[in-house]
Amino acid sequence: MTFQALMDEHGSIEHFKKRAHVFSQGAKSNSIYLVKQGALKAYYLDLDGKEYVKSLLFTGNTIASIKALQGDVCSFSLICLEDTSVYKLSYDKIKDIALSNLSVANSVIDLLMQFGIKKERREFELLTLSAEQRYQQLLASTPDIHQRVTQNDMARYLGITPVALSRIKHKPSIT
Amino acid sequence: MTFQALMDEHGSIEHFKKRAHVFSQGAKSNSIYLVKQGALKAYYLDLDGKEYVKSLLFTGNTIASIKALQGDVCSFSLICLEDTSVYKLSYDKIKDIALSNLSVANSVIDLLMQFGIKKERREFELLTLSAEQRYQQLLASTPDIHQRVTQNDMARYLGITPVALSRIKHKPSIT
DNA sequence: GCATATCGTTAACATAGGTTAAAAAATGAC
DNA sequence: GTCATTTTTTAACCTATGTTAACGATATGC
Repeated sequence: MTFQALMDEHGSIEHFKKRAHVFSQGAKSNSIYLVKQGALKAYYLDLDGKEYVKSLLFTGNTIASIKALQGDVCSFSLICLEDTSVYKLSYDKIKDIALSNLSVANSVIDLLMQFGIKKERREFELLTLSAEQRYQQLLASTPDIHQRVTQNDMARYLGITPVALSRIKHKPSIT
Repeated sequence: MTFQALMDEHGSIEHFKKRAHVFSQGAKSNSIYLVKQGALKAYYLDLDGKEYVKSLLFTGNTIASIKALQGDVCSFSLICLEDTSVYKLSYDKIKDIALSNLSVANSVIDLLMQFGIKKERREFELLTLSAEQRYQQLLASTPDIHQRVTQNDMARYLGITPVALSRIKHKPSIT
């Protein structure tokens, strides 16, 4: 069973307007979300109010605060960059179903593996690539990114300031 | 069932000398390892031969190349920094057991959640903290790190050069 | 449609970290 | 213990990115 099928069968659908929060840093939220349509930004705010973009999410992407799934509070906030629809399913319910349904249990394991691969790629990029290389990767993986995400959010996703991203974009290329 | 219990019951134990590789980037390896005793370094080599340290591992830590578990080749190498003993268990075997044993299936899910939390912390640190802050965090989380890992390896784990780490260490503090 | 806030660009300057190289210190092999 | 190797430190210089600020271009709210 795919995660999409699991959502179709057991999840609910929620609609959010642009700029609406799906959940907020510091709050509880034990659901897993699958983006049906739209764009979202997962971000941290530090003590000084500085923002860091953890992920940018589009149709088909899955997200949850893994710490919140385990009873802690969300370590980040999730906000819509466009009018957005998501499938929502509580982790408790998934575990319930998994207890009696091997196919669902395997789909949870599969989902977690996919999550792990994604995190590992992000870790790899942050550890080994320059900001410019990360920008190229982002463009390659999401060609319409400029149409959907502001440069501010893109820069904070790349781990640099908007000013630095503007410089990289306009850098005279030696190609 | 804890992962440790799973290893005790179904895993094997392997011993490695300091500097021995447990597995190598580009090779196949579909096992999960739990460190019984010792210290290891997981690292990437890029095309220029430059090294990046993905993780430093000690007693009780778990590691596998998640991509290799799914049939791909290892995206990194694992080498011993001390004489080391590990528990080893193939992911295929774990899945087999999980099929008929709910408790094991849940322990796999638990393990993957722990893995996710760890990756999320690392991502957070790389995205939001300065090299100096990451060094402080590392010292706090592993106080005996200097006794067990060279500054070279520590620096490459932090995402900076050994020269930069030496500077940070000896920086006149304004405390 | 106007007023306002946000966004992207540019410039000047500050700082963290990279690079290279050389010497000092520590470690390991015999 | 001595010699060779590896690790750490230090210095000089370079580059990428941060910071602040100003300005024009867009987008948004009313």
